[in-house]
This record gives sequence, structure tokens and C-alpha cells, in this order.
Amino acid sequence: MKSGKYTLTGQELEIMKVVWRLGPCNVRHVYEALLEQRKIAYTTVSTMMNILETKGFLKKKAGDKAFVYAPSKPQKTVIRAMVREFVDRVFNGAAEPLLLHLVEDEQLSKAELDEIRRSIK
Amino acid sequence: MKSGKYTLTGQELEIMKVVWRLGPCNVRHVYEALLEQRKIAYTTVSTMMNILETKGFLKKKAGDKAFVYAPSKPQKTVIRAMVREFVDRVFNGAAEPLLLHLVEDEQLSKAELDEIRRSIK
DNA sequence: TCTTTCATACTAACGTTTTAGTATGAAGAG
DNA sequence: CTCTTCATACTAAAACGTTAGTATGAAAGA
Repeated sequence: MKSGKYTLTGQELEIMKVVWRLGPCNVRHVYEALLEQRKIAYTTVSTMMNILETKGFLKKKAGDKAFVYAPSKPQKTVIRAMVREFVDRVFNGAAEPLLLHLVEDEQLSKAELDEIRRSIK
Repeated sequence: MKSGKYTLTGQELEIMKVVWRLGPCNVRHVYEALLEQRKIAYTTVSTMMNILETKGFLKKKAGDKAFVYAPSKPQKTVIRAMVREFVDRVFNGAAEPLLLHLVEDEQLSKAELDEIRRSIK
């Protein structure tokens, strides 16, 4: 079940989403953002962010008081890899069935469909 | 990290894919299909299929000698739920960004793009 | 019948992910 | 200067997922 080097586990993704949104920030910033969603300990966030650093998703540098963490891979790159892995795992690598599924099953507005239609051209 | 009741873990999905493909079958059938891909123990498959039964993805009934397992949820339903969960988790529930991503990043043939264009109408 | 093969249940170990406690030292408040 | 607050490192346990061994009993083959 080894994951590729651009693939995040569930909680890691939650934290990366916060950091991508906030930009460079420290553990406390992320902790407080996560607290709004659910109960979590400060040290848990700290531990997770360290793991993300050793995995190469975050880089940290000394800040005024606490370390400042910043994403070291662009969101787009990471998301792309996760989509790729999902497509491989669930659709055996074929993107088209997923696409058709999304077009059929998800409620998309006329504007959204227009946008997709345009991007296909 | 609680998963919805239609969401499968990695190895569970591998087994379900075999059962969906084969239709009603016993542990040995699945075991042999999986063996073609990788080394795995018979009892591992047996254990996994039991787990899938308790989770409600397979139902088993007594067969001639061994139990016969059959899917208890259609593939389409389960896949749909997994896509839904992925979209929620990675794209915060918005299907459109995933769709655009797929259209942009995946190499799709002209024929496939045609088919997608047709299904949008 | 005796032996071998097979299916299942039970059990457990291992790996990974997630969570958080404790210790330590530095910074800030008084 | 002392006390409190905060950040980090270290440690570890809980939770989950994956894998497979062992025991048991049934069936098949001789």
C-alpha cells in the first residue's frame, strides 16, 4: 500500500489545505484553523507538520518565535498526483470513465457545463 | 477519518473488483485471480472477504463445498460513492475543478473527447 | 478406513496513520 | 529575577489496515 511521493494521507491533506490557503504560517495558525472544524491537540498539529516536512511537503525556517512553515510543492502538483493515483486505483488508469461519471452524476450548472465544454475544444 | 459505508480501502477494492468481474464465486476463485497479480495467501483473501461481508459489500451463501460470495452492492453505486468522497476530501465537494483538471491534464483521444462532448449536451 | 486435501474460524502480528502526553528550554510578563 | 506561557523534540499508544499462521472439521481419494 506504499503511496507515491506526492500522495498525502487523509489528515496530512487537511493540514496541507490549510497551509496552501494561509501561505507561510506557524503551527499555531494551522492549529487554530483546524480547531474550527474539530477538536485536536496543538502537539498533534505540530507532529503532523513535522512529518509533512520530513516527507518534503512543507519546508520550515526559523521565524520570530516559532518556525514558519511553507508549502514546498505547489497545490496543483500534489492534487494532480492524487487524482492520478485515484484514477489508477479505482478506474485502472482510465480517466474517461471518471469524467463521464462526473458529467452524468454531479449536478453541474449550465455555466459550469459551458466552461467545461469550452475547455474541451 | 471515518469512511462512509460505501467506501472501500485499497485491498478491499481490489477484491471487490475481482468479484464484480467474476460474479458469484468462492474464495479460491478470487485467490487465483489475485495470484496472477501478486503473491498473496489464500487465508488472506478469505479474511478480507469475510471483512467485506461484515461490512455489507459481499453476501455469502452455502455452496456445494465452499461459500459462494456475491456482491451485495452494485459496482456503480460503490464507485460513485468513492468518487463522491474523493471529491469531498480533495476538492471540498466541488466536482467541476476535478473535471477541468481531467480534461486539461489527461491525455484523451479525439474520440474520447467527442464522447464527453456528446454526453454534456 | 486412513490419509490427504480443502474451507473456515480464530488469532495474531506487523505496518501505517493518527493522536497526544511529557520534558525541556526559550521568551515574555510582572 | 521569577513565574508563566509557548514552541519544539521526543516518545508512545490508539486506531486502522493488511497479512497470514494455526486449529479444526469436512470432504475426497486410496
